[in-house]
Amino acid sequence: MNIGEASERSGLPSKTIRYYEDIGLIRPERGGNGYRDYAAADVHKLRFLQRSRGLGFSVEECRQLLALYEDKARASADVRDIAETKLGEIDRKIRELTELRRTLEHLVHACHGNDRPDCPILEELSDGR
Amino acid sequence: MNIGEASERSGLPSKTIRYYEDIGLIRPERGGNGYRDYAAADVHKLRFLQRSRGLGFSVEECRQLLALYEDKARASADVRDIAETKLGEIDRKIRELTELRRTLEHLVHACHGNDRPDCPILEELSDGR
DNA sequence: GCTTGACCTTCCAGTTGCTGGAAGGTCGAT
DNA sequence: ATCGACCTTCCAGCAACTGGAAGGTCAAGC
Repeated sequence: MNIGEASERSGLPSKTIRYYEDIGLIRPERGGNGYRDYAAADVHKLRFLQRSRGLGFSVEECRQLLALYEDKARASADVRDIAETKLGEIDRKIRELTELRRTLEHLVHACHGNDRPDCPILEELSDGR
Repeated sequence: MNIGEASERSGLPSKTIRYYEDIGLIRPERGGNGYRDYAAADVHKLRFLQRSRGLGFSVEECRQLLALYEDKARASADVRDIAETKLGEIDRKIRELTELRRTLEHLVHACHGNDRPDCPILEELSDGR
């Protein structure tokens, strides 16, 4: 199948699919006309990539996961390690964002939001606390 | 003062300070030797940038905030609008990450993590639910 | 058989916000 | 004079695409 259909079936834009080929994540066949020709297994991989990217794995992590996925002799502990590391990162990100949210909300509440020029938000950004 | 001291005082790496000049956020004087010469007001702006970037504002948003900060006739409502929009974005990001966390944790718990080849994480990534 | 339009190809450039490094100038102290 | 720490510019690269230009291909309709 052509890239357009592979795109529809995998949920990835054609541009992204070509990019994934550029960086060596997939290698579709080519037809006599030079068009890429995707097999069902390719689409499967693309969906795999689409999901794991959506779960926040980096492209390099996806490459590892894909290799493990294709390696019949792999240990499931390897996969779990990657996922657990990612989990820690996500936790950290959530903590940081929550802290950020608190600060910003405090500022928004302190700001009367009228048309006078004094503004606690700018004062805080300017002075620090 | 030279860029090194401005860097120390603002908490921004010299590279970043030069970059901010490149994109027109600050314009320090130049000494006879070609060295950048930062006034106290410049450092003040750099600290402002350091803080607002740390609060998750994009460089373009920082540019707006800086303009508002320097505009004596601005309305504090303008600033509040920017901060409130940002707050909504942060909320959305936190929700997404929390959802992601739940999914990943579920997968990690389902994975026994031994050296047998079957792995629920890869199965899920591969099949979807 | 010719045109039209949708598809496909490659390649180059841009995005965001820096960061690293090379090659070279300057400064202050010894 | 020379050393090391600073400063300068410029060029390249990171992630992970995205957009666009220029051109080839294909199937349908007239």
